[in-house]
Amino acid sequence: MLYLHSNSASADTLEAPKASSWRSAYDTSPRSEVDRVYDDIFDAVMDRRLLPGAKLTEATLCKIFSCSRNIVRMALSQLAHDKIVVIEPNRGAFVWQPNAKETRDVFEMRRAMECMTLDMLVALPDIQTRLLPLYDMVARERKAFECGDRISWIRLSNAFHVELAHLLGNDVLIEMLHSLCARTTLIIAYYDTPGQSTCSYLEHQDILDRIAQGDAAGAKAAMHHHLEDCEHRMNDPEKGPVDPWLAISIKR
Amino acid sequence: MLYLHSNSASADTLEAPKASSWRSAYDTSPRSEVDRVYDDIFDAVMDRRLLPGAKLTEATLCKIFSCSRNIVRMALSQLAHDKIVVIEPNRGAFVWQPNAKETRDVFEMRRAMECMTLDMLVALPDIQTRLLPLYDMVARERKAFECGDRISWIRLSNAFHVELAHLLGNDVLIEMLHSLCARTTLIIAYYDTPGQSTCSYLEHQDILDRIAQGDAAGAKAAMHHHLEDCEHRMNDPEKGPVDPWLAISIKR
DNA sequence: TCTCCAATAATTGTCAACAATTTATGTTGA
DNA sequence: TCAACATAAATTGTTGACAATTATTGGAGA
Repeated sequence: MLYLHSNSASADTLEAPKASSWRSAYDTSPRSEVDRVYDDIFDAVMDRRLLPGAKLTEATLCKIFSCSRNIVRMALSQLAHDKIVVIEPNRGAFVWQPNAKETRDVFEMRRAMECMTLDMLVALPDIQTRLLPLYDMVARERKAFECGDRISWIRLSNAFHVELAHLLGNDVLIEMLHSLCARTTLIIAYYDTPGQSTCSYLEHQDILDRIAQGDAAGAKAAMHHHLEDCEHRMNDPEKGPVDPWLAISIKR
Repeated sequence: MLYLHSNSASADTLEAPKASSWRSAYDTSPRSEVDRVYDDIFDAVMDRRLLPGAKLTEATLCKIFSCSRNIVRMALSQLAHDKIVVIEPNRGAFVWQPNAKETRDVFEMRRAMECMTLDMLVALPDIQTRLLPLYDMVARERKAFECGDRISWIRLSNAFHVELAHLLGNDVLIEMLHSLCARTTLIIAYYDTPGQSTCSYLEHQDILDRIAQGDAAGAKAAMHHHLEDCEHRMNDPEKGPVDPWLAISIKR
């Protein structure tokens, strides 16, 4: 039985934001049943409770969420639109298994867009003040890493990048980076060698420092390196996932 | 009665690509019923047969597409995910009415991302050759404009920007620009003064020339100006749509 | 022992019906 | 004449059932 519900997880002790809770705090629109299912599956994928290639059988999800198949199908089709799952007609929904090309494209866009973001950030007048919450976030990220709280660490690590976009206040950019970070998490879950996690909070801190100093070029170089490092840590996506079980057993 | 089906329109004489037909030609995945409804509504919005604020009643769409409400709801929820329509709980789906903030955000991102694209384009080795289809596209755009074929003109005008991204071969970028262009079309439909259409194909041609010459700065300046011009042509989004009927009668 | 094929089981695609909510209409009273 | 309220109509949210497709199982024949 899949363990999907995340409310009871001990991962929230550090108050790491869920991956799905990135929307504006002012968004007062009521969350529908579909949104609930969408968010829970999304979080499960981000937290790696659901791994790439996993089959998402509608009937199973109905039981988990105590709802009808229609709700599940709606949520799945939206997840497919966001490239979190892939729907194969008449075969069902599977957690996205990024291939080499997709991996390259996502990382290339992350580098391009995040460097672009940095350029816009250093141009802000009161950037130093606005950076303070980010420093706090990095501190929590470090704490999560040291505690071995992997789920909180992943969440905070992603949130860092989205939060940088938040400082610019452009909702379109925020959404784009959110989507890119989510897909990156999936890529890492599929390709990265487990255990070999570098402590990215140091690099995050470095990037913040350079922004605060108004050093656009330095910040961009650091970000570029940070992301390139992450991409290269993938074990040659051409050869498929590291963990052979991912390729064999999950997708039935 | 809404006139939605676009197959019979005379707009296709110039072979302008439909707004929804931007996907890779290699995408062989079978289009489902939901995709058909999604694409047709999408095209109707892009062609301005459906204007911002229009109520999309599920039962009406069922009759138009001869399908069940389930299909329609699925398509609408995906259109909502792409910010083409807005779903108000228990009230229904409406074609998106962009506000001033959203308009600003979309244009800001278009400027940033398209300039970024140009930077990457001039770095390509064989850019001159690859630009040829684009020149052809601009020629057709000019023809459509001179014929007064507004629908083809809008389609080709958008396709130009997406096609530039296509040259880079990054599917993530392509999708982002497609989404941004679609939203821009909606913004223009809502705010722009009709009749006051500048002949953008000249500016498109100019941008191509500068890329071909390897003049990144010049191309970016032209693109920046092109988009800023377009944004400023909006009649002060703070004051709502130009055509008062849009604000009053459509949204019931 | 292996491949091919048929029968069965499981899963997805589609639809129509019912419940909940919102919108429109008509009436009353000041 | 207008606002407030009650009633009726229209629309959306949700569910379960049936048809179509795919996956699995088991057995026959080489």
